[in-house]
Amino acid sequence: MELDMPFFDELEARIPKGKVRTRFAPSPTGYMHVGNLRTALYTWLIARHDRGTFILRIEDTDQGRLVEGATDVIYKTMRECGLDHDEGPDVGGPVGPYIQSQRRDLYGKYAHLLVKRGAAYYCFCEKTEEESTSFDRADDPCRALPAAQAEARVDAGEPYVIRQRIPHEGTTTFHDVSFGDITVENKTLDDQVLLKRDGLPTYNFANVVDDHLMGITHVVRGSEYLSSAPKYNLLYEAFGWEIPTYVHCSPVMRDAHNKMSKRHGDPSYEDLIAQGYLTDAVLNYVALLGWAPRGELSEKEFFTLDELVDAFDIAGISKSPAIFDMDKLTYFNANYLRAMAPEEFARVAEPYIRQAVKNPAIDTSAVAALLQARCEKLTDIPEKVDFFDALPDYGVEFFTNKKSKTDAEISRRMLQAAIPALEALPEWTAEGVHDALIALAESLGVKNATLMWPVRIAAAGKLVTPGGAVEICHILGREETLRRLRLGLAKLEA
RNA sequence: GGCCCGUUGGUCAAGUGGUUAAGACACGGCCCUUUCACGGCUGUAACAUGGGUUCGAAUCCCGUACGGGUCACCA
Repeated sequence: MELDMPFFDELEARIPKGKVRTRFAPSPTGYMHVGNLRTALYTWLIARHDRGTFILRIEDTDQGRLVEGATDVIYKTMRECGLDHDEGPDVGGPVGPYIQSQRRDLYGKYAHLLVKRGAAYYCFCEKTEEESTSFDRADDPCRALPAAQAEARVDAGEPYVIRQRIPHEGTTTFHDVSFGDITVENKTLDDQVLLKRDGLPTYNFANVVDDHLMGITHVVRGSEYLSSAPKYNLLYEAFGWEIPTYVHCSPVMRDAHNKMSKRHGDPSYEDLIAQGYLTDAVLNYVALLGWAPRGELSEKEFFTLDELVDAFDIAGISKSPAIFDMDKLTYFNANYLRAMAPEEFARVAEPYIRQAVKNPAIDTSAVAALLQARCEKLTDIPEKVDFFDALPDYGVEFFTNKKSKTDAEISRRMLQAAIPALEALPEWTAEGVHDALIALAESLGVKNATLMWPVRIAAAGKLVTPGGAVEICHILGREETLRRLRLGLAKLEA
């Protein structure tokens, strides 16, 4: 088997130098879980913070796990989140292709290069599952096979894998930005498969080759890969390549013991959006799960993406796992909702209001104005505004409220007075309703709440409503308001 | 089990040998108020543990405990 040296040289020549280059390299499973999103975010932030290049690469070397439409989920999520990539399958770039299955023969060539250099060997063993667990890798007979003999068997068409030849002696040290130097004894490392029987590379091998060939300077990945990092170093050394900066991130947990996972029913990015969360809020919260700004910014917690680009530094990444707290996400979401321009909030809230309020006479932007400070997520909306469409069947006990100093009897008097006052209003504006009721309360010699409470209860039929009596009456309109107040009065007189 | 990593309130976390050990969520109380919210104020609550090193350790070292990761021709 001859090595194609010009092939390697051409690939090497394409590698961009001198700028930070990071990559997000998901395997297309059709599901963007929160931990993945966070890794993508951090990776993107490292590149953007340094005005570097961000690359999207699809790792689909496992033929058994291909999922229809999975890459679309990735593109869509990245786009929605504003994590734009400079190079990738869809936009191309100098070191493509960016889909591993399209780089297939390249890995084989590099694996054979390693064999030639003695850092890897052909292995012809076929082991059952039980055998492979008890099999002592150090005793693999193929490891000691003379090169000529092994090559002869390969040439004869015998199936094989290529394994990394790990030294039995000595130690290997690698450096991680957040975990520091980690040293392991080589004898604890196994001769991992680099090239599978089907000719495709394993994840670990494809990663090393691609990260090098794509000029990746910072490798950001989950801490589950920490223990394979020494083997990476050995590979880089065998190739004579420069080792990138490793940034391992601890997992996002669902509780103290388990990672967030699809299997446990934990929400993906898409699920969170469907649950009424805003993309910006999710990103902001996720950024802070496992990273905190240092120094003066350490008390800041609301960040736009641009602010994150400025503030993000690798040193702030935490080593320990973080538990995903839905309550805190909800808090962030509520804040983002409140910070929106009223028109923008009205726009996003409209479909949720219309889920419950079909009556076209109801002004959804007026309803939205009441809702903006009162909902934590968009999905809270429908149940809060359903009374605008249909007056709920409520009991007279609703009219009793200690704080407002009302009971059924007082409420009856209040409604008796309020109905003619509102009937007499020349114009049905919020100000008009407000002024009339305030004036009425004063002339009756009661506190505002004593009058407002029964009006609100009669108008809405609910104890808790977004907005007060004035806003609700105004939105309902004169006719509907009076109809409801008379209905309330009738209840009290019965 | 071997190897590797981690451990500050219930949760997210600041902190890099000297602090009354920040801040946020959640929870409780108070204020505001036209219900509920929003907002403001306030309270409860933490350095896993035992040894060192040091005048002085949340911070440095060693052990222990507890958690997590990994040990695939999966990523």
